Amino acid sequence: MRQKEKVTIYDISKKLNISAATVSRALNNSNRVSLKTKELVLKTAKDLNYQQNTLALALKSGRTFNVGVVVPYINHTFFASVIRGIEEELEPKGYHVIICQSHENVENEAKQIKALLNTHIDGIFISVSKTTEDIKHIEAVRDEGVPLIFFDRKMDISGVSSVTINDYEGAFAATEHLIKQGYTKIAHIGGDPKLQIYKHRYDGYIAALKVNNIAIDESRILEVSSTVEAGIAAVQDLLNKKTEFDAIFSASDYVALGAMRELRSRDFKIPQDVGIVGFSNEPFTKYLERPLTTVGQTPVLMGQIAAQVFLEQIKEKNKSVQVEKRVVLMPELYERETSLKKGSTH
Amino acid sequence: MRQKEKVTIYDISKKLNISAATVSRALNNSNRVSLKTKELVLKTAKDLNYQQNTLALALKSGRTFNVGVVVPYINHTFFASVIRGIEEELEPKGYHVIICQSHENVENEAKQIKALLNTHIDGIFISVSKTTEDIKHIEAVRDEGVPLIFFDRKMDISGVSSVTINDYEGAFAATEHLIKQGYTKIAHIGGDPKLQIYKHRYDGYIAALKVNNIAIDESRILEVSSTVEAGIAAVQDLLNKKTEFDAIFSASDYVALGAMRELRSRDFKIPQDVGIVGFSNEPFTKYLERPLTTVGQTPVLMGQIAAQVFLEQIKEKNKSVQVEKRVVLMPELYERETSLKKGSTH
DNA sequence: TATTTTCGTGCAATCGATTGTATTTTGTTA
DNA sequence: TAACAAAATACAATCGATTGCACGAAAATA
Repeated sequence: MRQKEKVTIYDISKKLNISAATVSRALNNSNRVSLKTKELVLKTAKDLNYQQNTLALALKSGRTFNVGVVVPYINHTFFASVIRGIEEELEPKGYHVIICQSHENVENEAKQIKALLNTHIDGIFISVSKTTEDIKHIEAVRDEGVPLIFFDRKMDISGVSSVTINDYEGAFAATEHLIKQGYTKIAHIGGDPKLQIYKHRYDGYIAALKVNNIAIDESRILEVSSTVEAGIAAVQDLLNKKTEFDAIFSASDYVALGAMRELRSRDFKIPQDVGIVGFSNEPFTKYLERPLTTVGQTPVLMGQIAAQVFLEQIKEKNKSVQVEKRVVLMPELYERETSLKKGSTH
Repeated sequence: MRQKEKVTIYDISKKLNISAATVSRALNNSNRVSLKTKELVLKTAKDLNYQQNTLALALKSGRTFNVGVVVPYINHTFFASVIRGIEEELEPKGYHVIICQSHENVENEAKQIKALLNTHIDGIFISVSKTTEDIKHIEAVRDEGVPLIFFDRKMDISGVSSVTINDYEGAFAATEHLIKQGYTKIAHIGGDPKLQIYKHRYDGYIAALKVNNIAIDESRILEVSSTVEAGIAAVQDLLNKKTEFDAIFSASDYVALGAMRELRSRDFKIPQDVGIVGFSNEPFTKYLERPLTTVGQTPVLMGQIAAQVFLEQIKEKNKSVQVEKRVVLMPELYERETSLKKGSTH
């Protein structure tokens, strides 16, 4: 295995009998180097297959052109798509995206952030884990002067920008849609309200009921984790307690899927007996035998905007002006079979 | 925003009136430093909240304790799980995993690899894209002396280790399972045979038919891309051409899902009229109304083993002994409803 | 007490690139 | 051709940590 000798600017300088400083300036197209020398250096660099040592550069300049993204799980389509959006914006500008997962665990999250800071990234994008309450590790990022951008799941910390979805409006639209379809006993299977997104979805659901003069029945409201199993259990729970309901607005597509399965296995007809709406527009929702109505969140756009916010932020950073930008995107309701009691409106 | 001043070993040395060299030795627990000084340094380091500058260290030592993983898509459960396995093995040893996606595109793949080499990673794990034929960018890794490990999708390059699944056996088992269930006209919807995995699955299918004295009918064999849409189109194609078949062994769960949907929309009964087996054990296969029989690949284990191979490799590297390790894992058939004509055997 | 080890520490070079400040070379003008 | 401005290049410090070598002091031995 021929361990390729790394070519440095010193090799070039020796070969051309000039100083390394001149080589560096030539490579950086400084106007203090003659055209002739520049051409010579560029040619030699190419001949020797010179590659700039980014470590040395980073050590000197303090910039690595790496940014970190921390998400709960990389295999959730939503997060993967946000990452895609970030990549699309930043890679053309020479940045490299380092992806980390917290596995919905604060300690992991803190560890990943520490590792990122240690690698000297130029910025961090994060969607916090469900278990994140202590925010010391997040404040540490801000305190180190590293640009930080929340997306989707944010925390209220001053001086930190965020890009989120208007979960409230999404939930409101979903619930109102069910009402318009003639459902009145609408249950809500939500998530842990410690996470703002679930709180907002809950609020949207409540608001839609109120606006439409539908009484709120606490027994129809459950809080579960975002899994298929939890959806199954939630429906069993509702049925066991003989809670009446003719529709379910779930804050998660996975839970909605579980709910559907359980209902159908008990011979409920969807959407005739029970209407169902999920949240996230996970790809599988489209492919179900009975495609699921759900709230879509434009995750790629979210990533792109988060990246743009970051780019602005590092521009401002030199001026040491602190900016805190908060972007809120509007979600979109995908009306599909599981909620169209009256038949398709398309 | 108080930009925290970075504390260096020089700050410690000044404070204690000793040289930076001694500080460095103390921090590295060298036996050339007195116990007293060591304790003093450690205490001061803690007080000042000293953090080692990994860039400087990397520049000096040539090691970054970062490894790169390149996969086609991070949101495919299979790849996400392999990454999980790698993380599990390497993070406890102080490594940080940098995740990159090629989006099934060679140029992207080459770009990501270049970026990784530029970041001075200590090793690269890769599952090549479907469009990878030119392997210059991969040979470049080996030529730089950076440990390289293929997983799942490999290429035949000397001096490169790999961890793969025995796709042949998986396909053989799947096909034989269908035969045992009484199906005889078994179609195969495979993928591009340029990718070894698809070639091997095809070979396994053929072998199982031959061993069981079933004639091979070319018209029952299709090659498509790994999407739901392709599965739908494939079944339409078979039906349009009036090809007879009573089972489908698909090299992809997504394709199998598409096939199922199309068959059911045309009122074929599964598994009575047509039996179906997929490949990969994607999570959704379990949650379908009629759970899909599929071949599971122990991806987390694959990641763990790949990581272990890497760790061995860097040990050997010092001895400049070239090792090329090839690990092949055995897949497992998950027998579920879509192929159990005779009823569950559980 | 004189001499040799041993131990602890400091000096300075190194990793590769950048950049402010000389210094040299070239070109221009009187 | 002398004098000076401008252009091109070199020198050396810097980023932060590591490490071979050298040096002095204390400890061990004769």
